[in-house]
Amino acid sequence: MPELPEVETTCRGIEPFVSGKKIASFEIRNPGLRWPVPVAALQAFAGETVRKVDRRGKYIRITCDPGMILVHLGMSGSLRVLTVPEAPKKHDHVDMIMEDGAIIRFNDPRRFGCWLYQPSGAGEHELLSALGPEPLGEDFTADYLFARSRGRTQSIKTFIMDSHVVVGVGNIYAAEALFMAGIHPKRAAGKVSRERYGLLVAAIRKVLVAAIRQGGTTLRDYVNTDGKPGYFRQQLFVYGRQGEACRACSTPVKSIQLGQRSTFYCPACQK
DNA sequence: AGAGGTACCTGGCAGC
DNA sequence: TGCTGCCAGGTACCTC
Repeated sequence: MPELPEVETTCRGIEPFVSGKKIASFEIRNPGLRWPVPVAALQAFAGETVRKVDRRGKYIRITCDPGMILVHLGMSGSLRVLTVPEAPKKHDHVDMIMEDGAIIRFNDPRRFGCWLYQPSGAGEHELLSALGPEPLGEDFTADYLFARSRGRTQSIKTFIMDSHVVVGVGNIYAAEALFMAGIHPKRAAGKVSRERYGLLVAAIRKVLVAAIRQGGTTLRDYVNTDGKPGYFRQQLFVYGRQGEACRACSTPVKSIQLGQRSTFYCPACQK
């Protein structure tokens, strides 16, 4: 489900209801997420004021004085803001309840998401410290990708989806960016020229910015914090379009497996 | 070090 | 209808 645009949209959606506000309590109905939810540590945030809400890669960071709460949406997670209480539904595993009554509700059918906590002064959480640069940041450049990829035999697609190389490029937007840059997804990362990495960096930025503007891509049941879907889907060029005509040249879009993930590309436009 | 596969989990859908 | 198998937006961790 959520790729970076969805996480960014979620972050912006909860920010006004959380930032500068006090946490009242947590209601944890199912602590069995990817890692066990640290129930006691989260409950200890009761009465704390949220100083900042932002994200690093696809991890949402909720910062208070004693520490930071980290939320990952996994494949199927979402956060909704409730200003009027609502009976919890299936897979509504965690509620963060604010003192003014707003509820940040975490729903995650597949439970690949997580709620974690990192105390202040303990340094950066180890899940964050090894992450690559932000794709929309100034460290993400053609020179960086070119240098980082030399000698690498893995496909360019799995390379750009590796969060240690660059964060936030998931399966949908990897396919779209490679199409936009005209690069075949199976091409070895170490054999892509500096010039083509320039095209790829621009394409990744462009597709992510456009998707953020549209509120993300909804394939099945993804909803933003207001419960509405994202609208980027109409603009996909290759993802999920196998057999359909390429929007640029009408050649049928192909689908292959790469690193256990479906990949879509135009055999004419991408070399 | 790098590459590839495995694991976590539920739900939706196609095919029978 | 109901069963079975396959697929799904992520990523840490394991082995080779």
